[in-house]
Amino acid sequence: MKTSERHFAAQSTVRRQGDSRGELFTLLRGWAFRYQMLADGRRQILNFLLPGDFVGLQGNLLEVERTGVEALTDVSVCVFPADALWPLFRAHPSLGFDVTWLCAHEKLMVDDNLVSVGRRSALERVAMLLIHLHKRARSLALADGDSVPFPLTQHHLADALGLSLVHTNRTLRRLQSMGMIRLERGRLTLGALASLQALADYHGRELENRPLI
Amino acid sequence: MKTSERHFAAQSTVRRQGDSRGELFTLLRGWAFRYQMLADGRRQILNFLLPGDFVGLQGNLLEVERTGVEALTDVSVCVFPADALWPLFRAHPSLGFDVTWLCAHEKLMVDDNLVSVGRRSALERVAMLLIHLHKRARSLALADGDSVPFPLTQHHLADALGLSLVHTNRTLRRLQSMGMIRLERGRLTLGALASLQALADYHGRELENRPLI
DNA sequence: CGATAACTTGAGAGGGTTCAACTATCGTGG
DNA sequence: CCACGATAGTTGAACCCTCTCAAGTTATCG
Repeated sequence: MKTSERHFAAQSTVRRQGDSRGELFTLLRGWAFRYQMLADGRRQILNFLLPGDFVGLQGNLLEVERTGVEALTDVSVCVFPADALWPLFRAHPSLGFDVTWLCAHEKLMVDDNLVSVGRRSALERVAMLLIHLHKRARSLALADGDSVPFPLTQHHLADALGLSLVHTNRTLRRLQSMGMIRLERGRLTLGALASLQALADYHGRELENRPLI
Repeated sequence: MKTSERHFAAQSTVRRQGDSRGELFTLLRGWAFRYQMLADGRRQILNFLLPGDFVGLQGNLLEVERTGVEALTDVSVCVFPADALWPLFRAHPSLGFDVTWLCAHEKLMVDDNLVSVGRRSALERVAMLLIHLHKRARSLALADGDSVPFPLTQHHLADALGLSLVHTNRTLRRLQSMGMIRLERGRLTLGALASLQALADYHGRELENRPLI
C-alpha cells in the first residue's frame, strides 16, 4: 500500500493542529509526539509515537485534526494518500482490522496517561512514564542492556505529565537520588525496575499480535 | 448483526476491569462510564458513554480489558458475540470502518479529557466537562430547552476531572453563583453557554457522519 | 569558545487536598 | 404517611504538594 516515504527533521512539525483531511502516515523511524495546545500556550502531550504507530487517523476519519504532531528525532514516515482509508478497508479487510487495532492501542496509551495525570502523584507519574517509554523502546529492540535512547527534554516530560517544568526536574532528581533511574546524554537507564513499578502501581503487560511491523 | 439485547441496572457493572475477551456491546439506551482503578482505590473515569457508543473494543482486540464500565442509569446494550469482530470486518468492511470511526471518536474524547486534566484549572475543567456532556445529550435529543438529564453525582465528576470531591463541589457552587450553570434534581441547565465556552477555552465542533445510529 | 538551549536550585505563594462535621435529599418499611 | 437510614451534597479550617518567579549552572553546537 505504500505510496511514498517522507522525512522530517527533529523538532519539526509533522502535522499541524487544525489541518483538515491530511494524509495518513505510518511511523517508520524516529520518535514523535501528539499534543494539543490551548489558546494561551499551555500544551498537553497526549502520547508519544514510535515506529509502527499511526499518525493522522483522527483527522482523516473525523472532520478536523485537533492534535498536532511534532518530531522528537529525525523521523521517516510512510505516506498513505488522503482518502485512501475507506478503499483500503474495502479492498483489504485485514489491513482495516489492523488500523482498528492500532487505534485501540493508541487509545489504551492515552487512557493510561489520563489515569496518571488524573490520579497519580508527581513521583508516580514520572516513574510511570519512564517505565512505559523504556518498555516500548525495549520492545523495538532499541535497548542496550537496561538503557534505551531517550530523546525527550524535561519540557516534554512536563507537558506529558501535566506538571510544571520545575517540579518535573525536582521529581526526576529525586528518582535519581533514590537510585531508581539514570538519565544522561540522551539515554535512560532503569535500575530497579521492580521497585519502580511498585512505586508507580504499574500494571502493563506486553502486547502481542501487533500488526504492521 | 444483532444477536441479542441485554439490560443492566443503574450502578451495576457492565464490564469488569480484568475481564478478558468479553463480548462487545453497543449502547442503546442509558448512560455509563469507562474507568480505571489503582490498587489503593483511586479511580479515574476515562469517558462517559451514551447511546451509540461502543463498549469493549479494547478487551476484544487487545489481550485484557483494563478498564471497567459501570452503568449510571438503567442501560440497554446490543450484544455482539465474542470473536465476532474479525468476521465482521471481513464480511462487512463498511461496518468495520464504522467501528474504527467509533474508536477514533472515543479516543478524541479521551484526548480532550486528558488536556483538561493535565492543563486546565479546576474551574475550566468543570466547565469543560459540563459543556461536553450537555452538548452530547443535546445531540441525542435528550434536551428540554437548554436543560438536559444529568445522572452523574459529584463523585463521578470528581473522578473524571482528577479533582477531589470537596473541590469539585466548591467549583460547582462557584459556577452556579456565577450564574453559568444550574444543577438540580438530576438535570443540568447551562445558562450562558458562550461565556462558559470562553471560560473553558472550549473548541468542540459538531460531529458529522456518526455511524451506527 | 561564545551563544543558546537545557537543566538546577531556592524561596514564597496558592490551588487543591484532607479531615471533619453538618445538612439536604431520597427511598423504604413500619 | 411519616420516620428513619443511607446516600449525596455543603462548608470550614489547616496543610501540603505543586506552581511561579527568579537566578544560577551545565550541556551542546556551530
